[in-house]
Amino acid sequence: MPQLSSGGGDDLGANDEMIAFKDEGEQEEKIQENAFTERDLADLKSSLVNESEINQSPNAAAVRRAQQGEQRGFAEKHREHLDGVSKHQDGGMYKTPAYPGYPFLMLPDPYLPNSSVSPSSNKVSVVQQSHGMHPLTSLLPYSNEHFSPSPPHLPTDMSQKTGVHRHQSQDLSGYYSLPPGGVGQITPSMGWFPHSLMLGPSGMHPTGIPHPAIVPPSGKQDHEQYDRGMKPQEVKREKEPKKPVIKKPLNAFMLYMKEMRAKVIAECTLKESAAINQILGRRWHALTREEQAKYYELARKERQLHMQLYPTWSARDNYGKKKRRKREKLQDSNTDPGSPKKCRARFGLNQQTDWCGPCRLGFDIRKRHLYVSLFPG
DNA sequence: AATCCTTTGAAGGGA
DNA sequence: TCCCTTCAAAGGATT
Repeated sequence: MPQLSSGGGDDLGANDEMIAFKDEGEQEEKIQENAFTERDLADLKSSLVNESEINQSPNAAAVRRAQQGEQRGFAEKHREHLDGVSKHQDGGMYKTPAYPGYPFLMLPDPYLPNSSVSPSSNKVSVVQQSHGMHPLTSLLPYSNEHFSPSPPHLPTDMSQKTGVHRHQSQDLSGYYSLPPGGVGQITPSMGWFPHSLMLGPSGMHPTGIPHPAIVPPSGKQDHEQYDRGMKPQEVKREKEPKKPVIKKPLNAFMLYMKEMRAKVIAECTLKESAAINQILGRRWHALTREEQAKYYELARKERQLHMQLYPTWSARDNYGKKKRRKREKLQDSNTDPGSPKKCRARFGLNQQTDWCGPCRLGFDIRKRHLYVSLFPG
């Protein structure tokens, strides 16, 4: 198992080793020698996912604790910070030239055959932006159709018919101070902004403003009906639409996930979203304050916009929308998993489908745990 | 077909 | 105020 060999010739002789993601700092931890042999697998499963804090060297652990100490209060501090920032530069984040061309560049045409704006292609084919670009550039396909003026690829009357773009833009410009012609720059990024709603008539705000936060209860089906070429009125006649659902605005981490998912998928052989999300969670913690701040700020603006558009909406409104089975997990997490050898054989972590070489991460599909170079090769 | 899994953050409600 | 629960996205796996 080549990915298990220690890097840099520093053979620690460890059975398991936490390897830093390439975008993580040098503070990334290393697991102590023979750590695995001293712990039961169940403990390891959870601890490894938790950044292997227990296994760090004392110095690394101290650094990590300090960082976490900072992070713990960061949410609150950051909120204060952002409030302060916004007082000074309300909307300034989007005015700054730090993201040249944002958001009008890289707009895929959803109506072209090769457009990346499609339910499937969007997930994987997002082109990773350069460092100089806005971190949420990849999210633009979700947003600009709604907030930019009439898309150049569309006939003018089409834009007018939908009444989406211009109206929305005008509406939004009152909420955020916008640079001239920069309507899209306050683009919310899309949690409650699924592009599947672009064609949906149900995304209609009570004010008459269509908005993607309003999701048909069975949005997938509706979308498929449109794909079959049915006119919205026919759809409406065939199936009386239920009360549309206004989705929650995405928080900072959700925005980060939305942007980075494609990158992680491209780098890893892992496919399960649960595993990807674990990796993204680790990377999120590895971000600097400044990097996270961009997402917190965007999330704040999303909430602000959401609140403006749906003042009576409550997160409680969507409670119960997802029917959950009674959870039974973690029942066997404390049971003896056996030796590493047995465990590896049991879970077959060498299989290509659940082992990521570049990240040196294994994903136990059955247990749905993320492993980090657990076993010797 | 519906739900689970997994992550973090926001929000709501009860104690 | 604190704690707990739910939802937001994603898509393969599971029920």
